[in-house]
Amino acid sequence: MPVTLNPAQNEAVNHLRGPCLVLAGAGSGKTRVITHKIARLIQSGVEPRRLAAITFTNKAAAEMRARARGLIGARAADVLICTFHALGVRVLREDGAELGLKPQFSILDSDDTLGLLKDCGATTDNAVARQWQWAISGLKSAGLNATAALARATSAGERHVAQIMQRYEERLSAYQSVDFDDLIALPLRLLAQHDTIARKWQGRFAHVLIDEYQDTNAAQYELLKHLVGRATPFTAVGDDDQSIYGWRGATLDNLRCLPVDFPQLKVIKLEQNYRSTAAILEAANSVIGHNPKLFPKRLRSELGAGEAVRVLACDDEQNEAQRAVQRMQALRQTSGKKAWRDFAVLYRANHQARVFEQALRRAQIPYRVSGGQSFFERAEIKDLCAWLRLWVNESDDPAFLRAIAAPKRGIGHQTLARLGEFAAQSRSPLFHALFSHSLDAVVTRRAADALREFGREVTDLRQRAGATHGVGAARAFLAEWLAGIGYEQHLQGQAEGKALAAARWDNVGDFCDWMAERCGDGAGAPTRRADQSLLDVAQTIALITTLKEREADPDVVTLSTLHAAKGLEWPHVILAGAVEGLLPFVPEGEDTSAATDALRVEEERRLMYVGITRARLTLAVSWPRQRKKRRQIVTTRPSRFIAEMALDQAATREDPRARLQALRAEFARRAADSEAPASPARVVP
DNA sequence: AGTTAACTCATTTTT
DNA sequence: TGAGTTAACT
Repeated sequence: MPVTLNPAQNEAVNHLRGPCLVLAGAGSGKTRVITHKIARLIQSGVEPRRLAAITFTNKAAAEMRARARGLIGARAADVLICTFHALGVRVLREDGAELGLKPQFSILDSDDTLGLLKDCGATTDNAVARQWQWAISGLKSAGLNATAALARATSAGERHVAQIMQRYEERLSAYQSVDFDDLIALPLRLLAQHDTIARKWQGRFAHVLIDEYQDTNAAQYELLKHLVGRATPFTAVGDDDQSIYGWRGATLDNLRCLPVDFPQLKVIKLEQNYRSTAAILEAANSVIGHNPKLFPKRLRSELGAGEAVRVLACDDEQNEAQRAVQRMQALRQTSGKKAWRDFAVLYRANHQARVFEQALRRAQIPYRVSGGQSFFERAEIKDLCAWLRLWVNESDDPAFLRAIAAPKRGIGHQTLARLGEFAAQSRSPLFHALFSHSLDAVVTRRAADALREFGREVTDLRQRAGATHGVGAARAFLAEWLAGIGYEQHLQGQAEGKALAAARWDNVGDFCDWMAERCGDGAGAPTRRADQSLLDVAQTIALITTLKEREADPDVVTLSTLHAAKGLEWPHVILAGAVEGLLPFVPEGEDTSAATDALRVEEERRLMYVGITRARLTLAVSWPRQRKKRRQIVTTRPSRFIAEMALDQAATREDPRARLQALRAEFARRAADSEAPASPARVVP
């Protein structure tokens, strides 16, 4: 990337006054434009605290913050750089009272809400509850609440979902809790219905920047519009060709609407790519050229032609993995550099990773599979979070139920069911019901004592947590708490094996360290976190998904889904499993109307485009001639996207050179295996 | 209450 | 193929 901005980037950075849409092709330096624009705005006299940069993920926000700091130093700390949802939390903490929401409301994650939905719909079936969850999330992201959904329902099924949604909303509000979608939907309602609040927020920001604009859903767009009002200039940065989240509500309509809703909109295209060779961009351009164009773009390279894109036709999935391994080994030999982190294997669906994992393990190549369970989704961490949530918010019944069972304290389902009934009758939270004198009438003496004991414990801990400041004190407090409730013994008693219990306990340790650090040093250092109490920290945990990387990225091959690969890049990419049915993906139960089908394929094509544009120097697209589907082996057809790459015929045909290369690689590998320092197996064509 | 045995069913995932 | 969950035991 050059030191100076190119003309298009410059134009985007310097368009300060009005609404601006930056169509940033893959690898065209979009984060650079956003950070430079922040710097430019500050230079032009805007106070840092009056700038907001909104992203979709914590990771993107963290990267943006780091880059901004690199550019403008300490002033970056005053710029609001956060996710859409974190912004929603701010709005609700400040103005949620208007909706009956106390500032200490809880944020429920999808596990919690799934349980809640099972309650509301009286089912134990996960799949059914998940469908409701999906449907309700869709309604909320479209900007509808239960009442609106009910009014709009046209079938019995839709009415049913709307009714469950109604109950669900009532429960959430009784718990003083919100779900993730509420973090958009409720602020939107606030700004849309309360003029004074809307004006307050509109006055707060002098410029709003939005990253990955193509990923916004209807509710987010509405929220954005209310946030900027008529006067606040904004910069939306995105790429219609990289819109791959339609299935979770993102809509390109938001891009189509923008020039209509904001007639003075300045549209700037970034087409200069700084990442990939011309050969790779050629393939990318030709694939995406098969989609109808919203804003036509054509990426240009400045890195020279580069190696031709390879197509590997493989016997089956095992062979595909094997050849991927051989290719990586061969490339590593010839490139002279010895970094496994230069390689990525990308695929459509998670389960495809397995074959590659096996092959890599056999070849003793280190790898990492992207995704998987995040730290904060682990049972032990969620247990502890439940306690924290309960300290913050007494009305949080889901947290109450989880905390009271972690560890187990001889309170069974019976007791909890009775307590629940009792609480429901008096319309009070479980935690309050605990202290009622009439409790003894509904549960046994023993149970009542155990419940009250739990209540005392929580009350006591909450008070002490609120008074705990500083890293050292927080750490000591957390350790004492865990010892007090006997959490380590609880883990060991779970009969999952000693090693697992130890691993879980390690996680608990990490979690405590992390919490303690966030409490600041208590010495009044001028960092933002210095004056947070443990309870302050506890409130936002649900939004945090990743712990700071423990070790700086180790030297490993990446296995990743195409979705998870967005925004990343590698020198060498292998795009695997390019067969019809998988990429483009065709779901099993085929209720295929031609129209939705076409839209689906367009999104799959964008996914292919995202995959291709992750590669910097070399790209191979592989496909197995047969694959296992369900239990039988089926012959496949190569993905239509392979033909659409419009490669040189030589690359597409089963190419003797490819075979030869595989043989050479195999030879090189064996040589490397057998003798340690054997002459550095140079492979010459 | 806790553990095993059978059974089902398979995109993509962030907050 | 395997994971994850339910149902039926002990």
